[in-house]
Amino acid sequence: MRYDPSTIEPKWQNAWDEAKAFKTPNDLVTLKTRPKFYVLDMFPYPSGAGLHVGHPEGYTATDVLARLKRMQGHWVLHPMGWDAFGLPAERAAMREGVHPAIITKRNVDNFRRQIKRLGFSYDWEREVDTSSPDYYRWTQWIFLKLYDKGLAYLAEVPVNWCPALGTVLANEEVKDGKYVETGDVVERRTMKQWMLKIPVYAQRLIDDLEGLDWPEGVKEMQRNWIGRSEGAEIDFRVVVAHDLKHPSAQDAKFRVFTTRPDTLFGATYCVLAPEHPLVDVITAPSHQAAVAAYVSAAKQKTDLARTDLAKEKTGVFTGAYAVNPATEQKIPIWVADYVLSTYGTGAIMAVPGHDERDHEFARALTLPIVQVVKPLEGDLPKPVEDAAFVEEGLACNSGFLDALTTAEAKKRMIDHVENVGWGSRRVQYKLRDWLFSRQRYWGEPFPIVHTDDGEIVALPEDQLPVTLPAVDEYKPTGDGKPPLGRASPDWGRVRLPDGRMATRELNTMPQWAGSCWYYLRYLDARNTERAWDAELEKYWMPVDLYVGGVEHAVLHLLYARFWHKVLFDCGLVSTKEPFHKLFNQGMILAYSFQDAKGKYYGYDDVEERDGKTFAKSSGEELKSQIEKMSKSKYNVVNPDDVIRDYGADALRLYELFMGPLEQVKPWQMAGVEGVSRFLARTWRLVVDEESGALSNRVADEAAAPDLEKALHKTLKKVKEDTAGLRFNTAISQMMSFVNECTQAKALPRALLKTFTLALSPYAPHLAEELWQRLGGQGLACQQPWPAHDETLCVDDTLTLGVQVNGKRRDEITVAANADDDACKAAALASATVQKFMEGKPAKKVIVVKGRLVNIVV
RNA sequence: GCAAGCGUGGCGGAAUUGGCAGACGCGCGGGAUUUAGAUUCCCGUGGGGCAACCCGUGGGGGUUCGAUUCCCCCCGCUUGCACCA
Repeated sequence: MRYDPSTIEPKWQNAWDEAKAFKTPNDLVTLKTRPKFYVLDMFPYPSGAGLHVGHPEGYTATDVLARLKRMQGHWVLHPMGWDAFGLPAERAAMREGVHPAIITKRNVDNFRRQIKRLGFSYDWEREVDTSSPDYYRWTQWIFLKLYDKGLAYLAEVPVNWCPALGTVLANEEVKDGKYVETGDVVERRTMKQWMLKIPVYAQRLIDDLEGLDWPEGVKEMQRNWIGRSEGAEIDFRVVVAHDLKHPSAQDAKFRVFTTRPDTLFGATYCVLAPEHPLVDVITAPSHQAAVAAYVSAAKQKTDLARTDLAKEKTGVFTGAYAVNPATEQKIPIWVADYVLSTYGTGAIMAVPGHDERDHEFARALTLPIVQVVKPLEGDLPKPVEDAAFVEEGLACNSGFLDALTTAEAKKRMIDHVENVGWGSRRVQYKLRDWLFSRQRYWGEPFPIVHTDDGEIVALPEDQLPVTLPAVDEYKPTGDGKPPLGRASPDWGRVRLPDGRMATRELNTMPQWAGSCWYYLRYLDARNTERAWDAELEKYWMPVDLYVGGVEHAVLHLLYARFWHKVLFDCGLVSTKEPFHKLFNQGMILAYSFQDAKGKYYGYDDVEERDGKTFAKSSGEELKSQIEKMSKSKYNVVNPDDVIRDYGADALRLYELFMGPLEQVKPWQMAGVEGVSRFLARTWRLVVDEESGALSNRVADEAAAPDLEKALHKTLKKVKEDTAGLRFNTAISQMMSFVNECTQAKALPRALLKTFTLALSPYAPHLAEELWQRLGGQGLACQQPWPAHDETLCVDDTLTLGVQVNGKRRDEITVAANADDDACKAAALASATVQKFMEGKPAKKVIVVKGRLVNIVV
């Protein structure tokens, strides 16, 4: 009877289901008897394409750890759910003429089926679906909390409008003027939209990163995104030089933000962003036409064009001047699109001597450049006319700042600015309000109505959920309202308790909303009274380990942290931060094959000979490369196929054996075969393939000392490496152990049983089967983790390398407790060593305990 | 351009308070079992050399008795950010 995962695996999956082996209790009395461990996967968006082998990488890692922790006596919270709202389902709905809920259910069913086949120990009774009214009721409830705290508001703002998607997007979703997911171009439009005041939390979002066990890179990305900078805001008075004075230009002033107030004496001109409100006001009549043309051209450019064309700096003079408060000189005011309307005050003081962008602009438009900072020592590498000196140094040509270091000068200038009333110190963040509404159907409706007399009213909690209405089409209405505008008045029109009539908000929330708090819903997923129980929250939070892709480093993780902090301020959660430890698994890539014309071939259409790949159809040799899995490249590996051919245990094992979890690595089917062989070899330790009975090598006797030691070393390494997320080395240790067993004459039953338990987090199906065949009681996954005996993990004798002048020449075997002198003597006694010493006396002998002896002659 | 990370056999990778480079797996070679193939088991497998030996962790330099590991310079790849004043 061969190892046959296709019969073993369903058998044990059913057994686990029947025993409710992974159900986590929900009553606190029981929970409080054990320590907790909350291990969370980033839940997937259930796409129509189904799972590929990249998805289960992180899921396998968390599952192995969850199973270990359970065996070590923890209550483990290990749930799975679906980030089910989103655009692809809505688009499929349009194509197929089917409701997105039906498409979503179809996809979720497929995802669940695929995930279940891997034998993960999720507590399926806690499954959540962000698109279910039972769930989004609470998403709306949290929105009301944000609204009550004044953190959500409706405003007419410039937004990122994506014509291809027919919706607006958040700043975080746009890069280089394109939607990060699809590359569709985004343009700027002014629209009335819901915004969330995430910058209110900017400082806390930076500060609280401190205590988190997250990859340093992700923390850094968040810090950069939030983008804190310290400096000052300084007012510049406008001098109107032209005759025809705009009435309000008379005493106009504008405010600039600078991080280098120490260079104020070097500000030789100012720049306003094209969108700056003062542009119209101060422009001289003679410059009106040029400025208007420039401004409208800038406004029409997409963000992409604006950043792309930024290589050549452009701008126009307004004809107006401002007074530099430090020098009291008149300096020209320009309009240029290198100044962003969305950052700071939308206006800058330009210091071309010490800022590269200003320098570039000044050179392009021949504006004066003066030096106000000099190096701490020596001369400028290049005169300021040729290159901006952006480093810190000593102030010069700067009146009362002269000879101060940059840091001192900044401080002195800010004090001065505040004392004389030019402005004030200021901390500025790049993080801007989060654009929180979308013109889509398949998302959470806002619990908001607009009364006919123009008031915005938040619905009371007892009216939740506001469910999605039926609509005839998932398209905007003829008059440009979002799809919810198609709903019948039964849904769209509401009578308020005070008798006023109101219209429902027609925007929906972005996909991020549901994922901002799903980790909290898992705590108490079936609670119909509350989003979660406060005591359960205190028990389980924070998440001990959160595993997912690095692509969420800024978006999801920043949004979720923000919501969590709001909930914390509302007294609804007990921790400042939701995710204590974060781990990013590396992407799994795959080989793809292309012919000379660039056409891709799937795995079924190629064959390998002598390490080269050929197209089956034409026999043409193909070029192979490692790429991201993608449908268009025909290199997607489907876990269903892997399970069919090798079983779920082999798939699980290979996912982790490939290499370090955090690393990007290519899928190699031959590697799956390798781990599958390991499992079959393990099977044969226990089962006689001929008869199907227990192997006759299995004996009820004590283990040979060496084998016993190997077992305990394995228990130790598997435990430590698993807890440290070094799954690949834990597996290689088990492979070595099985290899040793394969060569042993007798295999004690107790030893095999113990090993089976160590294997069970990794290959749970095979482990259950072997555990049962070896006479184990109950389920292997519910046994306590076998403790190793530390004394059996050390060897009696050690093999030391012996070096002469740092080169390895021989090895010696010494007792484990041999002292340095004994090691030295043994090394010097070696004939080979003596040969290499060439009769010279040893100048120095270095003994490294348990490692080597180095003789220097 | 700026920042971070990485670079080890034919391939995935192992080894870090500086101490035997290449664990484990794939692939490959040889042998045993088999009518044969598949499977399985055993042996070998960084490169060069008949050998003694020599060389070897992207390249160059340095510190050290000893460097894949630490320092400096360079090359290559990956990721993030990119007019944020």
